[in-house]
Amino acid sequence: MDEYEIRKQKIEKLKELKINPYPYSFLRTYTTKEVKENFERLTEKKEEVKIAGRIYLERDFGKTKFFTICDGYDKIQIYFRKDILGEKYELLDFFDIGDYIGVSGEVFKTKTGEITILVKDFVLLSKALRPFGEKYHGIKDRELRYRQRYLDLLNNEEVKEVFLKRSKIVSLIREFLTKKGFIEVETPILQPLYGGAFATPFKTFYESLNKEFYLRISDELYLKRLLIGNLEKVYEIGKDFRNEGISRFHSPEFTQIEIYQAYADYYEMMELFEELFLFLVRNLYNDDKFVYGEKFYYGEENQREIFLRIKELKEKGVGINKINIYYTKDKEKEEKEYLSSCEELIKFCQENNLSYNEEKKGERYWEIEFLIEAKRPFKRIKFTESLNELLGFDILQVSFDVLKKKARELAIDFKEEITKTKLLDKLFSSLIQKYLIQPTFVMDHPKITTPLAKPHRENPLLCERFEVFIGGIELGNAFSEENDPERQKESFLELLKLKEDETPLDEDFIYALEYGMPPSGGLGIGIDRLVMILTNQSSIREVILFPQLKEK
RNA sequence: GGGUCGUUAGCUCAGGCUGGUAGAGCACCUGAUUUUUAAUCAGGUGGCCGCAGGUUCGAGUCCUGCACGACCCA
Repeated sequence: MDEYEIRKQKIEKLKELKINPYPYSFLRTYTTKEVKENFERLTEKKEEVKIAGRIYLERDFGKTKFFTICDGYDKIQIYFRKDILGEKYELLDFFDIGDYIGVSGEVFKTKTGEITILVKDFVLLSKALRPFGEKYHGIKDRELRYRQRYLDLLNNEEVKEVFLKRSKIVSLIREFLTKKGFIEVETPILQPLYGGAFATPFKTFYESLNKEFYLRISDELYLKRLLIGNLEKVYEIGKDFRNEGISRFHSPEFTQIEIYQAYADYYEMMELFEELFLFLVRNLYNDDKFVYGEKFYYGEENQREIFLRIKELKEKGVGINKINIYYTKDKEKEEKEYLSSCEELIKFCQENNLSYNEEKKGERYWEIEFLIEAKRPFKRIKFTESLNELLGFDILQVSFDVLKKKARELAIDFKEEITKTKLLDKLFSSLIQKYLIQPTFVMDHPKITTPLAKPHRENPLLCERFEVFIGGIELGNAFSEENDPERQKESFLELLKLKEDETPLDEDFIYALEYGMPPSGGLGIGIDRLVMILTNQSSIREVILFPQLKEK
């Protein structure tokens, strides 16, 4: 008989004893954390406390038992004695790891110094039919962790920390913007036309309107309609949907914040971002800097990549804090093959004057650790100038064919039917982006790439746009927003003509612009990626509670 | 879409190169144990070795295809 059946039988027996395995509530007087924090006071007065939680560990000594129970805040040890509980003690046989239990009793310290509750009475709060994991190794299988995130949260403290931090980041953003006088708004997720970005939308059907609708790819066009309505400082945090590939950095369903401010230009949005980022870092780390690392998981290809990556970072003068080497076991017991490649890496570090650190952790991987500084002002570089410098010609002057030829010379892979915008983007990401570890604004993109931005006030071939990069990841995108209705319409039409993009023309948006939109700055930030950077996670799935996976 | 790696007990993993009765720790069950804490000690249960096909007297192991996942690339 398996564990599931055994537990089911226990429920039947409890029912026979007129004990409800799923009662309605329990009035606790303290959380586990509060008990620990108020230990002195609680023991002095011998106050009886009531706490609740899930059974994590059991240690049985015949006439006494120790359980470790865990609530949403911390864990605590509870102590049962037969001489105190009498006949009721036998009921503990029906309890299993994973069950929720409520207890009342006195707080004391065991001779090993652990804060413990001496149980005077207890009640079953909810019976679990399945065990939730393994007490030492937890659960590691990524697929299991993502599909059954609740198990991940129960077993892996660090995972819980990441999501608590995510929640904190979002509320800090709200706090920051509220203080600055921004108001939070909500705009349609289901839209009759999509726009505001280049992306393939998800389609759906709106029955009562009898029309095909799209899930938004961006909030931009609606938020700008609010600027037209004289709401001067608005922002929206919400899900956007792009029906495109899934990768370490891309989730088709992702969270974005878009912020719009009337009478501002992109310079002001840069300052806003700097201020916001510094605010987040200080509140999360009590410091202006924090650690972020590139991870290289154990495997032949990855092993070689780290050497190349370190070399190229050094060539570009990117500061490396240190190299971390993680073992799954004590070093002596670690797999020989892995150990010898670690030795190789250590030797490489010594030769290259890099400090390194060896540590036992759940997984085998290497990490290039950076110290990211939220120091203002962030570095600012120009998109075109920095590319021109590396390519040896002016990307604005040169023909598309010459650009393609150069890209091939640089061994950049692309399909023949690529658009100029996408090729430029590709050149940028493979030549420049991966070295932008410290916070950097990349400014002034070619006008053609960005129809929703105003042309640059000094060079009409460029536009007033910036993207912000941290840890080599694109976190945000901002413009001095186009508010000339005629020019806006022309930019859209030209893109359609050049087949750079197939986003349908939003006549209603142009019509709205004709009523007059104030000069404005707009800024979009990918929340998932921001959380990745601030929690040192290398995959977007690690910061999304329930990432979509294929059905099994 | 392409490449590399992975999928063995509820969980964490050995075994695989070199084919010959399916392994360990934790969890679970039985017993001992009144301050343990990854409790301990003694005994026990538990497997479609991801799925399908092939090679072979014989496949967890070798070969092919597929599914799911991870990483890299597009």
